[in-house]
Amino acid sequence: MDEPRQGGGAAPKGTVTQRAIERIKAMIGEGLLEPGQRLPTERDLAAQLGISRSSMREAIRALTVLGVLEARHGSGIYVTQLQAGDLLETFGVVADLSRGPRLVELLEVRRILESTATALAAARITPAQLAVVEGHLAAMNATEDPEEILAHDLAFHRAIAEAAGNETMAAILEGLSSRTFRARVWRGYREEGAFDRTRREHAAIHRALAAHDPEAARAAAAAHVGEVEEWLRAQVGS
Amino acid sequence: MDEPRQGGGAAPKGTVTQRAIERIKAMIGEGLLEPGQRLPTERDLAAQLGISRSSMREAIRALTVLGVLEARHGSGIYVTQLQAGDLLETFGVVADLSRGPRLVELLEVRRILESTATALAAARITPAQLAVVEGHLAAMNATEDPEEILAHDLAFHRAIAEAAGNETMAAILEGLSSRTFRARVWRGYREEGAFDRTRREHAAIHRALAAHDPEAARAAAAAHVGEVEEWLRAQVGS
DNA sequence: TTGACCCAAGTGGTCCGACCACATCCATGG
DNA sequence: CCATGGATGTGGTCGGACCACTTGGGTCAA
Repeated sequence: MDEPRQGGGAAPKGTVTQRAIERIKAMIGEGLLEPGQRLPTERDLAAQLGISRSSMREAIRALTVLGVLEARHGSGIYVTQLQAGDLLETFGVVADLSRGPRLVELLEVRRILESTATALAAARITPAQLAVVEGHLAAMNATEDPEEILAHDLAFHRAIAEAAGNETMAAILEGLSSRTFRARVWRGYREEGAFDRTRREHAAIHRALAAHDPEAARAAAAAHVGEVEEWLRAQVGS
Repeated sequence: MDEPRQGGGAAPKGTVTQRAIERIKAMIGEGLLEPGQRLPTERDLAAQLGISRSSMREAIRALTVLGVLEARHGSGIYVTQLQAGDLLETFGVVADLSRGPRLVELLEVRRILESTATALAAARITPAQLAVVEGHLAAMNATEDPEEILAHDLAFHRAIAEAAGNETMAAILEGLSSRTFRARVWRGYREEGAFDRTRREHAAIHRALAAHDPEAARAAAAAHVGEVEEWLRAQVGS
């Protein structure tokens, strides 16, 4: 045994960068680092853990893309609010990089969550929130620009998910419906005249929300997502 | 030579590292990089994008923690299989870092997915898969070691999720039930004698699976997760 | 011939030092 | 009192050096 580390007891596993990542995550997990709090400088952190600034920077960059930390040029490094949106942003990457069968599976997950979220929204939605939903619905029907339609479509579902009262679920659904993901589906989808059907489905969802009818809302949402799901399933088969 | 950017038209947005990350993600998204394929060396990649090796390393590290790339010391950098498990590993971080109300929301999402997954499993499960589930159930009841119980509990639900036939959902559920997450819940939970109840709930789930009764399975799973959910909700309130 | 062994080249991992770009704070001066 | 400008500190980028590990081919003995 050449005892490469002094008696501290910490086993030297993996790369130093990986260890640094775990250390910082642990600090946050144990409450030593509060959301929004500012961390020591890269140089100080590196010195504290006995590693080089380069390695520490890689660790910080990794935690940055995970939505745990936020680096502000010239100011410092801060812990994010650790909101659902911060951490689940990476969920969009999954959707962007998924192909074939995996895409269908992803859509199946979305169908399950979206239908439940819509049902919850039907029970809880306030008049103000309903007005927002109606706004996006109207805007979506008032234009022919695909880009704009997509944006309002996304916002439409986002507003419903928020009305369900579960921020985490809303964030996951947003990631599942990332721009690229939706754009890919829309391409070549409108050609089959499914454009009007989408419009009708959205109207059905809105009707159920206005009537505060959870069961109808669940069915309408499930049908809406299921429609795309079936089409995609057929595409994958060919 | 000044010539900040030649006419290519690409706007220099954000940090060079961030751009490198996007570039590599785009290459994979467009199919230029296949799963399992080996990338050029860090030095070559850096040269291709006209950035330093340090910056390129940060980009690679970021994509590594996201489960998109895999670096093998002395061998090279490879694209992962991009399986659901690879990409959704980061989901565990969310569970580990969530606190209070967010934890309840997370558990609510799990309840929705787990109940649906269990229902699907009841309809599709094969005798062989059922045997695996029973194995973990028996092992769980045969020991008193919390560590071992937790492992088999996790495997129990994992096996059910796999039987549902949706790898993506199984991966998400696994992330939602990350080690730390479950351990935190168990601590101080057994004290209220809820230990036997968990055993009974698991038995109910198994019964529904064996009977191929989706509705019963859904109810049993929802009740199982909901039990923990309610307890946690009460804890947060205090 | 065949097999085990060893070494050299290539690759990721780590460290260092320098400089740049930007944000912030404070002394200065109106 | 407020606006201004510079000094300071911070993250961002760069280049080079060396270390640790893998890989493959060549050597040498059986």
